[in-house]
Order: sequence, then structure tokens, then C-alpha cells
Amino acid sequence: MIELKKLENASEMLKAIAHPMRIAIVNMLSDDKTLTVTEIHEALNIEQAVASHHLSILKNKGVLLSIRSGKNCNYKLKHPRLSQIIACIDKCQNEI
Amino acid sequence: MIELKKLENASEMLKAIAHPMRIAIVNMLSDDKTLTVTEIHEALNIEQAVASHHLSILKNKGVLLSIRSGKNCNYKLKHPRLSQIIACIDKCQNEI
DNA sequence: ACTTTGTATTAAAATATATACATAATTATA
DNA sequence: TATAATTATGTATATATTTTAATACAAAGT
Repeated sequence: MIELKKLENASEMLKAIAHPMRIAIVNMLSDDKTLTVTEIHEALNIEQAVASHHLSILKNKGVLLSIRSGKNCNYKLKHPRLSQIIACIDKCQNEI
Repeated sequence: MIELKKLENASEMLKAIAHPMRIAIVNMLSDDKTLTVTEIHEALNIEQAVASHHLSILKNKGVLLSIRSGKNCNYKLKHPRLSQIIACIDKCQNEI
């Protein structure tokens, strides 16, 4: 973690997650779950284009990967352990 | 993690960490270590004012806390477990 | 009081990110 | 092929963050 390239890569990944809606998305996809764009935009009550936009950011920064299945596009965590980040922040928020 | 306020708070904290230099700072402070502004800016080869700026962002967002001791100001992680976030990203980067 | 050392703040310019809306592209089916 | 359903992209505007440089503030020693 000394090299600048690695630091920059790590910060890109973290920056991708560091948005309220994108945290909610990563959280929904914990436990190796898979969801479509429609399922996500309906669950979060955001417009389809907004959901698609956030999903593409997460995909481009290596947080998610997508698998198309007919008309649908299924998204899931590229690294299942990434949901630990949300859990970690959550614990910190609940501390005294 | 359903409430918007909590999501926003979590994203603020993650955004604070999501910067190459600030990741390096959090990493330096793992294992409950304590370092002064001077130690940090010299170790990272950045200007004093830049280090101070990043440290104040981390402090304001609840990532670090500071204890003044004479002329020096010692910084440490508010929640030691936060260094797990760096470790987690690091593991993801080293995966196949 | 003056100087040195350590830390923090400010302002301005450059860069990046977010938001909203419209529309395009892709796939399946009638 | 026409159209309906699902997903992706483009554009414009607003907002936020980063960077740099200068300077201010605080504590300690002379």
C-alpha cells in the first residue's frame, strides 16, 4: 500500500462506494445476491436512469460486475467481501 | 441502514477516507498508532499545510481524533476498526 | 518581547462529481 | 417489422473537491 498507483486505485474504488445510493446498492447486494436494474431502482425509489448511472460507476471502478440475461441485466458484487466495508462503517456509527 | 440520514452519514465518512493521501494516513495510523502532523507530512512527502488539511477533513468527518501535546498535535483513529477498510480494499486489489 | 517550531486557516483557480431530463440502444415477443 | 420492456448514454447545469500558495495562530524557548 506504499505505491501511489495502488493508493489511487483504492481511492477510486472507495469513492465509487462513497455515495448514499451506492452504499444502499452495495448493501442490497451483500451475501452474494444478484439483482436487476429494475429491482434496484424500484427498491430504492429512484429513477431507472439514475440507478443505471450509479451501477455503471460501480461497475467501472471494479466494485460490481454485470451479467446480461435476456432483457435483464443482473448486477452483483465483484468482491463479496466489499460489503464488509458497509458493515464496518455501520458499526462505527453505532458506537458510543 | 435503511434510513437516508444514516446512509448520508456513512457516505460522508467513506468520502473522507476515499483519497490517496488520506488512505495512506489512515493506514499509517492502524494498530492504534498515534502520529503528529510533522511525522505524517514528512513520511508522506507532502507539504505541512496539505497534511494538516487532510487531517482536518478526517477529523471533521469522525475518522480521526486529535490530542494536542505542547506544540505537537497527535492524531489517531477514532475507531481503530476503520483500518479494516483499507485492508479489505487491499485484499480485493490483490485478487485474481 | 522576540524567535523558532509546529499546526491551522484562507482564498482562488482548476478539476471532478452530482442531478435531472431526454433519448438511444438492446432484446423479446406479437 | 413493429412495439413493448429493460437498460444505457448524452447533455446541461449545479455543486463539491482538490490544489496551491500565502498567511495566521499557538506554544516553547531565548
